[in-house]
Amino acid sequence: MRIASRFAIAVHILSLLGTFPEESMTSDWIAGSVGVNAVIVRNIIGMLRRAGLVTTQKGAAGAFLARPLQQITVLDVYRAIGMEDDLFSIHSRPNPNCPVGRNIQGALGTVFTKAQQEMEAQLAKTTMAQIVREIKAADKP
Amino acid sequence: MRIASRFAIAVHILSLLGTFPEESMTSDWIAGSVGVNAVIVRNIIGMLRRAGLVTTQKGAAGAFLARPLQQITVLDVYRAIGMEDDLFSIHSRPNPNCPVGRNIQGALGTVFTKAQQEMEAQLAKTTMAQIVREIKAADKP
DNA sequence: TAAATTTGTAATAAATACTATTACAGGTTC
DNA sequence: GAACCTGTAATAGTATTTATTACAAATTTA
Repeated sequence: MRIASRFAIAVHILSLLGTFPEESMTSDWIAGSVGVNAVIVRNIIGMLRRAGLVTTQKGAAGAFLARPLQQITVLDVYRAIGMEDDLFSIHSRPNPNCPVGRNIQGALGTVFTKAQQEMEAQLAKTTMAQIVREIKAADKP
Repeated sequence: MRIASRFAIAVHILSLLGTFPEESMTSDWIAGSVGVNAVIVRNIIGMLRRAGLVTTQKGAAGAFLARPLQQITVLDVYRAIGMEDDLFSIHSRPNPNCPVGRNIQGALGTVFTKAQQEMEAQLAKTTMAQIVREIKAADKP
């Protein structure tokens, strides 16, 4: 999918849950803030739930943080959303009769894996609490 | 675009140029090895040319490395292909009436920028020569 | 307890983005 | 000058995303 979209929506949702902890927001309400369809919000909340980041109850309004935002890193979100594979996945089917064609995927995989590890290590350094802090700071002036 | 596709094709093309330096390959020939349309090959070669990685001459067959593969990093390719913006670009238009909605893009940008810098630093450590070496090694057994 | 809400999914439709193809001008080679 | 090639634009065909509709199952509320 448009790579950052699911991810951004997920961060947005978690930020809302952290910013208004006592409110019980419906997926409709959240959808209004995020600017997407409520079903998409429910789908993404489902991913966050399966990753153990939020809890919900079928039929009961609202989603709730499973643990405080200080204990949720951006990497946790990234993984919850299942973005990992997508980033550098190669979809072309090179010609197997060409020595370059039949081996290039493996060679690229080596570099990409390392690059991705570096990136993820960086994402692990930021918590959702910091994101929310930055959002609030940006909204002051 | 399917994120890795352009990138993979570009690496593939450069690998071919490095592997068969004396041959003058037409875009048709390259297209055969890569498994995509010749026009796409020409387009990507155009990007590599504008980035100063290869040289071509209109009407004359073949593309040639502007400098040896040891002096071309994977990051050079990544940038030539103009992938930088795409990776984490946010396309949604969050609700500006919500404090989270109107500030989230900036906050995400901060994290993403750092993550991307780490990733790019890693990509800069690998040269195209190493890629080709790995391709050849993989083809031996 | 019946009506109104809400979540969780699936299925379908609409919108976008990607890749391939066609076409052709301008240049080269033989 | 005939055949071939690059560089680009325009168009068409696919595939992928996003939105919408629909509805069962659970919960709340009146």
